[in-house]
Amino acid sequence: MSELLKLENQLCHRFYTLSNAFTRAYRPLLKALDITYPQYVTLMALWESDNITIAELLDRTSIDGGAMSLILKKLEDKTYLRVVKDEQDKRVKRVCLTNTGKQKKQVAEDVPMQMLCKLQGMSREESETLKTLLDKLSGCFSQSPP
Amino acid sequence: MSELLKLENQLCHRFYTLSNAFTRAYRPLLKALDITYPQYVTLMALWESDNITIAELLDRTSIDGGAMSLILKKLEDKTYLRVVKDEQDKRVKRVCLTNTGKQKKQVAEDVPMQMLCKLQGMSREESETLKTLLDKLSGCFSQSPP
DNA sequence: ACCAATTACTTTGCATGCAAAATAAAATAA
DNA sequence: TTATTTTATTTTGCATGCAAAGTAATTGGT
Repeated sequence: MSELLKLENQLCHRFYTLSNAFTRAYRPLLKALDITYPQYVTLMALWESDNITIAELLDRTSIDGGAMSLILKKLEDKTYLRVVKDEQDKRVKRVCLTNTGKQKKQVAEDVPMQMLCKLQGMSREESETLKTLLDKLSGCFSQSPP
Repeated sequence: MSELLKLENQLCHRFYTLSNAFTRAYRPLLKALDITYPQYVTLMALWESDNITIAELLDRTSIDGGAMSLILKKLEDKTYLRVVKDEQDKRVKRVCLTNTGKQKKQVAEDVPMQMLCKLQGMSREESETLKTLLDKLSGCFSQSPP
């Protein structure tokens, strides 16, 4: 049995498992906001910089374009944001938080700390090392897309 | 602006991004096998130990039960495996690789190395450190599921 | 100015991930 | 033994992720 094919030796499977675990762990925390994890990511991007292009939003969140179309519709239905056509370039659409959407940020402020509580056992140091290695790994992918 | 809410400070977003990046990176490598990434994970588990229960398969792969039902149907349609009822306990079903499925392992042997090539830039040491930290993080989740 | 690329988004079709409900069969309790 | 509970799997409904096709508007080249 080649070691390389064993599931326990796969880096990818750890990411698969952990990414799903994060999504599940966020669900109860995001219930108060009535949003899903990708919607949360979208709002985080907007709370940082509002009134941005959909293309910018895609770039910052790494969410799929097709998925983003639906996500924006849902967040618009919840009146958290509005999508408006750009006057200069009519191909472009801009995403703007509503007052409701801006206010939700107050509620969201608590979410990161709640998540950190779930991750007791990881020291801040380990967490930083992990982030550094993850960013390095990301670099590998962005250098060889095909 | 609270630092904790910034997207770049989120561990979760890195996992979200990287997990998707892995899935995309595997797609071309798995094309020769005509399978998706979750189907690949399922087969890896079976190549390690065949003729196991669906429950065991779920446990080892961490794939969702509902999704696994569909995955097994598709892999059965491709004649890579068969799902048979257990005689002792009729609730249980066992998954068995066909000869075709067993032979596909030869083709799959090349996949891990091809993926490693895409990850040039990560030293083996960094990779091991990363795995260790990821496993520790997994432990955090398994200790506080609710 | 005119037509061919390019750009910004949306839509479509397929494959999960997830929670919850539904089934069927075995194990337990009364 | 019969009724209740637990276990193993499937089904259902909703929300993405992804590739590819489709639209509309802008740019570029000639």
